[in-house]
Amino acid sequence: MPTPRPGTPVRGSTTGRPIMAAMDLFGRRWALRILWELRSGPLGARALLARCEGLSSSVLYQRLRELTANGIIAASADGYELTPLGAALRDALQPLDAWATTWAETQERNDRISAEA
Amino acid sequence: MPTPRPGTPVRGSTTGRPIMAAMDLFGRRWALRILWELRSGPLGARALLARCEGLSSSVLYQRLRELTANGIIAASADGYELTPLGAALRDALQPLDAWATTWAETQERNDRISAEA
DNA sequence: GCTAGTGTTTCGGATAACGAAACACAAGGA
DNA sequence: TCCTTGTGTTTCGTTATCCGAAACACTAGC
Repeated sequence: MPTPRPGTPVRGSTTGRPIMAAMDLFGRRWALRILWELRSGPLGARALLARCEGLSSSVLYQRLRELTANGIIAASADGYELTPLGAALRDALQPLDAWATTWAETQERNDRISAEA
Repeated sequence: MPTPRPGTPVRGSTTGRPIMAAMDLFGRRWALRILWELRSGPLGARALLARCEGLSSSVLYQRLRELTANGIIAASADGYELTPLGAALRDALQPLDAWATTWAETQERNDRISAEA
């Protein structure tokens, strides 16, 4: 399975539309999470493994390769870190974090109502 | 594999932090894409299959169940559609679309430079 | 030359996704 | 009525992906 890149056909879309490539890339297990863990500074591979309970090293390195090939992260002396492009992505993902909070509140309320019924 | 829900432990995180649940839920194949296709109105199951080339019906229904269980989409007479919560998610994902565009431009430029070298 | 810490790859077994077929149910026409 | 055609949905064998533990390579300090 090739790494999805904008401008080339990706899994599920022959148009190569950037958002399609992005959704293929980020719709792979742990991809979003790895970005999240790198949000506030560089981390080494073993540090990433420690933070992502259940992530296997083989998948980690596959994701690191994919994200590196797409210019989102880069290896430095301190480990892997977000490139400027990756930093922009982190900012673009921030509304998702905010949404997740309201999501949690909504679901809590729904669960309570279901329990009462 | 249980559907990740905010407030409960999810794959890769025992804290149940909402963003972790969200990343587990959306880090599954086609989950983001299905939301994207529903962004501008309800679609039936077969319409979704037609738009997502390569998506199999078995996975589609699994994702539809997961998204429905989390109150993000709901079945109506016209097919599946975003709930208010899902609409908020769509808006939260909009910066990602914008980012993908700049991503594509950056990668094009990099590819051109690589080709020249 | 040992130990301990990195980064990274390998490989067998387990899990998730594909892909095609089938089932159930409506609505419309011959 | 029977047949088609369109839905939504489930099943199941095959294939791809992921897990998990182990190992390899390299560096630094003792």
